[in-house]
Amino acid sequence: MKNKIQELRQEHHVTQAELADQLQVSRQTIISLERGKYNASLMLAHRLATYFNTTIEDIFTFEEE
Amino acid sequence: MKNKIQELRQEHHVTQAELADQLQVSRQTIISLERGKYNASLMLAHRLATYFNTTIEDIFTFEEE
DNA sequence: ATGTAATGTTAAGTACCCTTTACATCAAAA
DNA sequence: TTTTGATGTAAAGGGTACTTAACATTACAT
Repeated sequence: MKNKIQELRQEHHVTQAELADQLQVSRQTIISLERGKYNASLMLAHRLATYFNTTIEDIFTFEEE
Repeated sequence: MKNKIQELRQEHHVTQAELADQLQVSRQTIISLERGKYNASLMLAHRLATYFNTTIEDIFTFEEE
């Protein structure tokens, strides 16, 4: 599973720390998601979609395992 | 977080065991999701959406904590 | 050259997703 | 009444999402 978090974050001109604050998660969580260390929970995926004003399906691509 | 899994499953006329097989999870997982014991992972949410031919946002409602 | 902001790594701990196994309940069919 | 299918509960274990903390790297400003 891949995601566009870094891309979307940079388009929105926010730092990892700012995004983490907005989503109420740790900065480490944002780093790990952007670097593909693990997948977001459904709840966090939803908060990301809301923050970036898009859909979960747009942020995440589920193709490969 | 709520979900429409049971509702969608019944509309599709499949048992919990059949749905579990189709999604490659245990029957226990389907039961727990339907009964609200915990939330699906993002990957499972995606498989559910694909199976029911809809979107993650349609199956899950994120309103309340 | 030094300081600062942004990003990154590693590690240890907690909570939750999902599994397997075993058993209980209920309705409908035999 | 007994059997069967569908649904449910409980518990123990593995893997993963997320946390906090401490420290490293890079780039840019002073």
